[in-house]
Amino acid sequence: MSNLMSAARKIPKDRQTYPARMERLDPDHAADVLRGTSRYKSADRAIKAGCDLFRLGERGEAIYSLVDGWVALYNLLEDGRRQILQFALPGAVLAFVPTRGAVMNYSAQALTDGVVCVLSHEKLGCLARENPEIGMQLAGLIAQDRGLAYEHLSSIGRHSARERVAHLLLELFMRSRMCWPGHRGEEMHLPLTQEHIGDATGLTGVHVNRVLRDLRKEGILEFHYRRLRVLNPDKLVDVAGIEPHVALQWINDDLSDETVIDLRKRRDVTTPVHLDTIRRRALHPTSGSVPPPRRMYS
Amino acid sequence: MSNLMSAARKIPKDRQTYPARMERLDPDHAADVLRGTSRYKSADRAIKAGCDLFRLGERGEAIYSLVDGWVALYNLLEDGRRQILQFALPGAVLAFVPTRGAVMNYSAQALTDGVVCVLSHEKLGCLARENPEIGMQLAGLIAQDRGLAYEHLSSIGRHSARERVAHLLLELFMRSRMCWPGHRGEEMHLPLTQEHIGDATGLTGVHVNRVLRDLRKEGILEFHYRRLRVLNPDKLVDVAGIEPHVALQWINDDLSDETVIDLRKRRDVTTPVHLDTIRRRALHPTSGSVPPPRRMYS
DNA sequence: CGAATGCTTGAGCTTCATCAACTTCAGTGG
DNA sequence: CCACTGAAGTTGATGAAGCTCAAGCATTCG
Repeated sequence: MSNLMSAARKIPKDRQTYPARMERLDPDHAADVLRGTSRYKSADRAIKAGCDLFRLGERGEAIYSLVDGWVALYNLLEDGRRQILQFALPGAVLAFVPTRGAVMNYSAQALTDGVVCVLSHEKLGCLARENPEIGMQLAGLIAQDRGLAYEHLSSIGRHSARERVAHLLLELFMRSRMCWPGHRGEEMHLPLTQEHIGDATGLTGVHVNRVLRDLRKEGILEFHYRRLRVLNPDKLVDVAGIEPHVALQWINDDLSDETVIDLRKRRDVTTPVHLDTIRRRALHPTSGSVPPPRRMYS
Repeated sequence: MSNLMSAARKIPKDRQTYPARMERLDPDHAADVLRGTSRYKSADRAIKAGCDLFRLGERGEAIYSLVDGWVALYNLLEDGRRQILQFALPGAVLAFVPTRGAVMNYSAQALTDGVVCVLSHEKLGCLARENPEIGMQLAGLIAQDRGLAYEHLSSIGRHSARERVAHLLLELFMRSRMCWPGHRGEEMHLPLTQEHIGDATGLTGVHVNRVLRDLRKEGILEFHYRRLRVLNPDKLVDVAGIEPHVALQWINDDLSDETVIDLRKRRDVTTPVHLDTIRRRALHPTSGSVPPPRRMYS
């Protein structure tokens, strides 16, 4: 797999074809710099599944670069209800606060065992002085988070339970594939309970269960005890009601790793899940006809 | 009013008491730098109510610093439904994309006439080279947006219609007061329709209307044709089910303008809306007893 | 193997959406 | 100043989507 990757990275023509590609790597590069630099300046810290990495109300004294594992950012209400705000995958930067000394306004819990590397604000300051572009790259990373949050807002605010669950699972499937390019099967490990899915989509675990039953009966996917199998990705895209721009975003992300090679030249080998549906729709949205908006905006 | 402000700014003791205060100004400072610098490098651009500032799918070639007016960031679904992601007030930075050349994945519409100043990516690059700290400050601004988005996620995902509407109106009330410190009455201009409120809270305009009727009947607030009157802020805080940390965030924001003086020394004069309820609860949360969480987190 | 956690299903109920008719308000031009 | 017009607000009736409670089953892990 790694020879494929390096092969892809050696071809400058691809970078010409997809100009966003090099630049897209900037935020990742930022994560690399944070990780790499702190690797000899700070200690990596192992985290155990179920433990809180930090909690709402604590002062943000350091940022964490997630090296390995899944982490959920969440918010607990007084009555015990929970809203999951984001699932963080390796490469994510956690616990960045808008201003030094501000308190965190959400908590973070490890869903699996994992590793973070810790970078205190002092060291972050030094690092930023040494290579000044890191501030802007960090801004890019956070803007990505904001984009995901906006996407989830649209999902929770304006979609049915069916669409929300399909959307979330598709998103996690795609993001995890980007994160671990080695895993290309229809099946993946998704370290969530149905309750997690409910807390992320604004539903109850019970209702998530019913939605999943329906999706299973229709042969679209199976989710059972932390294993997700996507049986019919095209149909899943349909059900999720993916917006063209969201798809485009995912595809661009996808184009910037070796998948572009994988799909073009070796489509037959290890890619049972075709991205073609998403790609086609994103580039030729809605088969040509755009329905008129519901309202006139004065 | 401005003499009050400068009086507040001259007292170093206050800065000792609230250490977050100076630092909190950093993001605002960033906005000032963007605005000030571009004021002589780029032209300010007037925007008219109802016009789109930019649309989903366009390439983000420049960022905008909102100088005056209200702007709504929103997302339109294929079937015409709309989700409002954020209400932007003066000082906000709009259209920042994670990577150069990326497309916007939401749209922005002016709710009132206003002014933005435009800063192309090239000029942003120059500016960032001249004063490197601006990248980190921009990151802070965007992290604030992300925080608001997370708050809205919790609201839409886990609160009743009543709570959502109360929460949104309270948030807008507080933010607009921070933005225009001169306005201290119970009444304010809120350039929204009930449909806007619905689109921001994931409800229908019709249902928002019913919620507003109830709140009016209970003497909590009135919202009618773009005028909001908060009659009973304490009760509104109750209904909104504000989390202590959210309140704390708002208070800290509030402490960094002259309100701290206003409330401490001149409580009786021009402050019909008391922040005491919020402050008390934030500092002594839930009268001392924290209800146990619903679940054990394995 | 047993306990704990997570999943599954049903019945009844609440909240909010939908549809439709009607009223109020703000801005426009006579 | 008034009448007109279109946008926004108001209200009722009806139904569907999703929640709650409750009981039982499956899976994992120690």
